[in-house]
Amino acid sequence: MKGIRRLAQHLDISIGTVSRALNGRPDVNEETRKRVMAAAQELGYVPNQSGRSLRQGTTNIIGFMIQTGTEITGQGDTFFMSVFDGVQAVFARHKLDLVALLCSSEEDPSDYLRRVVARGFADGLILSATRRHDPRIEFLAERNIPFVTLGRSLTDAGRPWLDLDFEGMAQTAIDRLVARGHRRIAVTRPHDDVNLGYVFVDRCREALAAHGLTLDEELIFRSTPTEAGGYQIARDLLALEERPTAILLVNETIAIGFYQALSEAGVRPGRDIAVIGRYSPHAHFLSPPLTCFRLSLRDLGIALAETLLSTMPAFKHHYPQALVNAVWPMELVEGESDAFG
Amino acid sequence: MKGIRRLAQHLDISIGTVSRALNGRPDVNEETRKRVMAAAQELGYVPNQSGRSLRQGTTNIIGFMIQTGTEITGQGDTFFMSVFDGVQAVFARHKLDLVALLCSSEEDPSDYLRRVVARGFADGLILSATRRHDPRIEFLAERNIPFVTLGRSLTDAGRPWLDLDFEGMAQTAIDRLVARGHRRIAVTRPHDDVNLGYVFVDRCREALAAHGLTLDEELIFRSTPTEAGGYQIARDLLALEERPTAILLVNETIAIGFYQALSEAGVRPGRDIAVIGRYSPHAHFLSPPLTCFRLSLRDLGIALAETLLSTMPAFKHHYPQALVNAVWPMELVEGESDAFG
DNA sequence: TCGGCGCCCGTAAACGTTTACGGAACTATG
DNA sequence: CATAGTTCCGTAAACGTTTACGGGCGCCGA
Repeated sequence: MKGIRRLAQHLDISIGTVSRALNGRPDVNEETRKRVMAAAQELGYVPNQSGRSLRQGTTNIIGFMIQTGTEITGQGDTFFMSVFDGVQAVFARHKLDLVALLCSSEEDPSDYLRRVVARGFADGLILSATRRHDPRIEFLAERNIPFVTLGRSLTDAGRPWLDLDFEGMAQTAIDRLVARGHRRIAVTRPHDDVNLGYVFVDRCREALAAHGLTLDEELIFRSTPTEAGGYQIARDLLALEERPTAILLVNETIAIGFYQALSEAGVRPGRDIAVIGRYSPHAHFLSPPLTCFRLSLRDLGIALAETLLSTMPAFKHHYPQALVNAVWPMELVEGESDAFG
Repeated sequence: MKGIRRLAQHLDISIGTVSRALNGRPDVNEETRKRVMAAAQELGYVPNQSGRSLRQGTTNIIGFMIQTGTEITGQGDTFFMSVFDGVQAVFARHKLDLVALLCSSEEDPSDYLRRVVARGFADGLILSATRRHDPRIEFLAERNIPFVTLGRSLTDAGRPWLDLDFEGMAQTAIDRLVARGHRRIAVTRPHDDVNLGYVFVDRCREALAAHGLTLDEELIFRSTPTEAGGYQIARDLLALEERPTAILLVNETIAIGFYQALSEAGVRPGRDIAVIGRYSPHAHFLSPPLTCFRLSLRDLGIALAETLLSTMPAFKHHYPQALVNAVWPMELVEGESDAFG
């Protein structure tokens, strides 16, 4: 005898009552509920997930899908850990569990979703590493599986998404650099599969145009979002006939490699070239400290969770005011890498 | 009509046959199997996870438990991503799915396990951030849930575990430094909750003793495994009356902060002090490049997966020779940070 | 006394699978 | 032709829950 039946037998009451007691139903005597709770504790009873979700059609599990192995987003080393923490802070209030769904680099993300989600694994999804054309969105939408994406795509019209405010970053950074006299400004852009690239570069162009400046095509640097990529960017930049006087690094991870290549060439950020990047835990520990855009990843996680729940009927009423399509602001942290002259 | 029943109705055969066909049972006509497969594909049928695992008592899911928010091990996103990739490479062959079980920093890890695992969520577990005294081990052992831990603890006697070869690292590094003339060598150690700290420092002490040297207590530095922690270590080190001529950094993340504090004081690794650390993607991009111990995280993941499967009856015969208690070797990557004089 | 009502509880169906069992149709063997 | 064996398929039970339904019991007011 196992499970709830064992508990019922032990208490000499019916399994129905046990279930009701455990689930906080009103139609059970307060006295019996106490006894049931105590016995459950004593026997270490935990309801079987499969049985419960088979009956209820719900799992109380939310999946955060991330892709292992690949390097396309260029998020720093603590990025996901921090976001997870924020998401969980919200989910804990609703007895929801967060698990990370790990899609192998060897498997197509859409196939993965089909396998693992269509079989009723999670009640809702958070998608990261959103691609410019992302078939996962359509897949989930037509199946009515609640989801929210971290990152914009071209196919997310009407779907809930959150993203970092890369336009704000572009605008602020460009304005700041131009105000300090820079006229020739370089930018980096991530992989073409990521919509962010277009959004960011376009906004940089606009911001420059507002000052009567143009974005030289040779000043748009692509690379893998890794330390080595940053190194390569600096090498390419230094090799230019006409060097820029400033650069905007859109990824977190590339700053170290970028700094190193400059250092080898005797070029110093903040003196010979202005550098603005993205915050990461080591941004302050570079020489000179990196001027960068920072955001609270935990708060971003909280917002993601609330956005997701606001699309789920069972939780909707708790989050009527949640953001559905929004960019998450970043603040500028002053370092010394963009001092100049 | 939903699920397998719908498929059966559509094909006008019984659900039993459909199930057998999909699961590759021998007692089904090859012709019918083709039809079933085709129809499943066409209708986008995917077996319901709950129904299947309720019946089978197995989920085909392996959980990799990690703790979010907290900073105790100093392992970041890229560490786990790489390990995951290796684990998945093995699991893919057995139609097992890997998910990361995210334990919030606000919840006790043991409580978390009780909640999420005792309810039959996963067939097996990989535990990370193993503590010196880790009640999770006993919990899983007495429930006969297959598991393997990444990291040793005091309570894992007879349990399967894998760990990095910190003894080998200590031995190699100490021997190397002593051979180069160092007599006063500092080491770092992680949080006391992590067994690694004892293992590593003890071995350092032994290795030094073999050369007739002792490990001065004031040369054992503790800190959080973060950039800021590394910074603090360097400050403390520099403030000593009698500075060491070499230091061994046992965590990955602290090197940057350590370098920065040295730099601010005009002390250069490889010239004024020898530094040996752990590999991370930015180790080569420090100035000077860090001499460090590296390992293949993907291979470590593969070994973890094989070790776990070798303890699971259903897969045991595939991995008769798997490591059960083993340390994973690290290789020394020559940088310039331990050149001296 | 009797009907109605509220409180609490037991019964049993249902969720979507897998699989043991049995049987029908066919083949091979003597 | 009888029998045994093989191949394939349908039936139904079982996995562990939740929950709709109905009923027993005590209480209250008429």
